[in-house]
Amino acid sequence: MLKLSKMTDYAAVVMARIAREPDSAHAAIDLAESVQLPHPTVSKTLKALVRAGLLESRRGALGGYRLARPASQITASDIISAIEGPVAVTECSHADGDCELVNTCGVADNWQRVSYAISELLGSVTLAHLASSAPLRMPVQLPIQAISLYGDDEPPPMATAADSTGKR
Amino acid sequence: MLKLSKMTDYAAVVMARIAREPDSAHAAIDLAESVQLPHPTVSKTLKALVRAGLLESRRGALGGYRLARPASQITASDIISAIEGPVAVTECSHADGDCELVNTCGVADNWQRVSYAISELLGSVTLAHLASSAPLRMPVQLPIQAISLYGDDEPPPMATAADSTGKR
DNA sequence: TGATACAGGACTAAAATGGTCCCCAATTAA
DNA sequence: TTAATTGGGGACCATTTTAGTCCTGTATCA
Repeated sequence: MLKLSKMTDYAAVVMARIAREPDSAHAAIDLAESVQLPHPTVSKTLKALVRAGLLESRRGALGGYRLARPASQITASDIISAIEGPVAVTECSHADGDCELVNTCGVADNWQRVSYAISELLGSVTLAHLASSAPLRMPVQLPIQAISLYGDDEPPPMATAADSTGKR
Repeated sequence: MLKLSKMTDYAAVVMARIAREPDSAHAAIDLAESVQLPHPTVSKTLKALVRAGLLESRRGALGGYRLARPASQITASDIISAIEGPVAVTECSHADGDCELVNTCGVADNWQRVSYAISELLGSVTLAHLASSAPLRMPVQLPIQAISLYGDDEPPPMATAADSTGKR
């Protein structure tokens, strides 16, 4: 399924809820109410988002949560990372690859690139996009083209980006 | 993490192994040996790949597994779907969305589009790419641009020829 | 001072995952 | 025909992950 966990899903929903009313603090219980999820669960999610630096919290009466930065500067990738850790498709996709099968595996490099592409894609979707009711129309093509999946060491040949669509 | 399961990982590795020698049948036990994984586990994975139509099997002496179609016509998405079911980021990303929170959720539409974009990306990476030791150099930009995330009802402005290389 | 609201973490139940094993069916070669 | 080989289909179990609850503490404000 390549599915996000429910908690991440909740996180996105709650973040979007806050993003739609960014100027007031939102108490966990109110958020839970408005997204129709149990309070403790929402609360747990919110704490994780604070720890990740996506939300700011304030205790006490009149306290609550608000965005730590504008919704346009929070990405889907941020939200996912906050709950599930860094976006990586395979065990060896992230930095400290301690997979002892690298030699017999034979696909590690390319999976890493795919992982990177997905990560970039998710990084190009902002909370502002998610929260908006309009269909996404963001420039996803940019980061993806930018990747174009050459080795990190081997810089992309400058011409390709501009020339015709046909590529091998 | 948005991580693939280990089984999917194994599937990719084994498929790549077969793809590098597409003209002979590969017995499960030999594959297990060559990728350094336990035989029963590899075997289980292979069965799933056969069920998904990505591999063909033959029993008996001289039997084994081989690709059901050329490696260039098998995508990462195919492999993932074979093991984990359809690629979908959220519960409601796939067709029969039976999520009763759609109303309060507010992000369903856009998640679906993101999911679709990822799915297209994975669909543009073929087994031939994965198995090759060369860095990916595939035309990822095409499908992603093609998405550009308009509503499904609202057709993309121009259906670009997404078939310069083999695609299914 | 008391009510409100977040922080942190322990804890549990349920589900998914990874992995093994067994017996059966098909195919080939002797 | 028989024996050896090889996949097919499940049942099964152990472990981990996930989701969710609850409790106690601490900061803030009226």
